[in-house]
Amino acid sequence: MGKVNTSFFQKVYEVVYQIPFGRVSTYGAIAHFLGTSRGARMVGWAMNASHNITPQIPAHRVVNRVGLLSGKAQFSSPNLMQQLLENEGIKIKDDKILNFKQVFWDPSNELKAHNG
DNA sequence: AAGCTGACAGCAG
DNA sequence: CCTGCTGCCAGCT
Repeated sequence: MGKVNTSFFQKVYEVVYQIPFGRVSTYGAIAHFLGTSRGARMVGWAMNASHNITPQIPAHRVVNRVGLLSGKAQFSSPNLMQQLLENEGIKIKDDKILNFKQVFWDPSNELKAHNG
């Protein structure tokens, strides 16, 4: 209970919310975009608390640097994350995105001086 | 107040 | 290529 969204958390949610359909980003890429290159863990921590904020953000579009669905266990169902991603045309094998380089969406490259 | 935890990432061996 | 250690910062106990 209490404060569920800090300035940093809100920043993370803003970026994650901008991830387009059929694309994914990484904790490190988001952290780097926010200016905290080593704050990847904080992005993951923000994701952990994302279920407390509205509107619900596409947390399933955030994976680790190798395209592994490291946060799948935190979803309502252990296969929900993969299900959502596959529903967006993303191919997954053994909890890892196959066409990761193709669907990777880097906020530092897409939102550079173009954030509303 | 002090220590532990965590949906990560980079470097060394 | 894989395994292990370290850094990072906010939240929780």
